[in-house]
Amino acid sequence: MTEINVSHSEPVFSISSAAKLLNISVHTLRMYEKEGLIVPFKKESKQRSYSKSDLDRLNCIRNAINESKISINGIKTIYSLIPCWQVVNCPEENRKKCEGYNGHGKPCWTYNHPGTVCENKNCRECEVYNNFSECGKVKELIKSI
Amino acid sequence: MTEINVSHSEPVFSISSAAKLLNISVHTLRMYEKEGLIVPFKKESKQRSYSKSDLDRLNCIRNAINESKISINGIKTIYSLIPCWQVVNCPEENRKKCEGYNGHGKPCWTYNHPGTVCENKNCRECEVYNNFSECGKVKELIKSI
DNA sequence: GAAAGTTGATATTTATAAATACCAACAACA
DNA sequence: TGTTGTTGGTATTTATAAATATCAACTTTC
Repeated sequence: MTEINVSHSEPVFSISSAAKLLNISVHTLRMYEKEGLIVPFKKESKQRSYSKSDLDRLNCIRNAINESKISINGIKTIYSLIPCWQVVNCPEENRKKCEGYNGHGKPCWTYNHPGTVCENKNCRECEVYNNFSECGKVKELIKSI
Repeated sequence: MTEINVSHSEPVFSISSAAKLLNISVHTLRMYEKEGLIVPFKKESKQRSYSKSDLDRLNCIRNAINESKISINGIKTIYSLIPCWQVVNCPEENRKKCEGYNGHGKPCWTYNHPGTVCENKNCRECEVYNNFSECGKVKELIKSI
C-alpha cells in the first residue's frame, strides 16, 4: 500500500470534524451508521473516527439522497444488490448460509457471516464495502460479471 | 401461450378501474408512467389500458414505496441495474451505443434503442420489463449470471 | 348528441423521511 | 480536575416526495 493510500484510509477525523467537513450534523452521521450505510472506525473507547475515504463515501451518499433523491432505504437496497459473492469468491457451500447472499434490502456488511469466507473479515476493510459506495460502480460491477 | 397467460397479460382494465382496484388515484397511475415505472398498453386513441399483470406489477411498486420506503427514484435506479444485456443477449457491439447499458438511474425501457437488438422490440412485451418488477427478482437475476 | 370517462398540465395538499435539538452519562485531554 | 467532546437515546422540526384537486379539451359509448 502506498503512502497516499494509507493516509486516505487512515481514520483521522473525529465525528465532529467529519460532520463539519461534510456540513451535516453529528447525529446524521450516526444515523447513516445505524442504517448501515457506513462503517466508521471505532477505538476501544467506542469513539468513532473517519478517514478521507469515509468522507468520499459520505459525499456519494449525500449526493444520492439530495441530488438523485434516492431514499436511505433505496440506497440500502441498491447496496444489497452488489454481487459480493463474486467479489470475495464465496464458495457455493457458503452462500446457502449467508444472509448477505440470501437477504434483501440490507447491505452484506450489516450482517454477520458465520460459516462463510467472510466470517473473520472486517467489513470496513472489505473490497465489497470499499469499492462500491457509488451507485454507478455497482452497475459497472454487474456488467463485469 | 395458455389461456390463463393470455388473460393475465391482456389489457382489459381502464385507467379508472385500475385505479379503483389498486385504491390509488388516476393521476398517480399516470405519474408512475411518466417516471418510467410502468408501460401501460395504449390504444390508437391514446387511452391507456391495464392487464392483470400490470396490476401485479403496480402492487409491487406500491409495496416498495409504502412498505419498503424506497423512493420512486430509488426504484428507477434499481430497475436500471437489471442486466438487460444478458436477458436479451445484446451483442457487445450493440452495448456501446445503448443508453440502457451505459446510462444510470433510469430503466432500459425508458430509452429508445437505435441500432441495438432492442430497436424494434416493444418494451412492454420484453422479458426485462416483465420478469423483474419485484426488487427481489432483480437480485435473483444478478445471482444467476 | 348527451353523458361519462380520459387526456395532459398546473396548482395544492399531505404524509413522512431526513435532519435537528436536546438530554444525562461517560470519555478524552489539557 | 475542569473543559470539551462523545455516547446513545427520545422528542421535535423541516423539507419535500407522493398524492390529490382542478381544469378545459378531447374520446368513447349508448
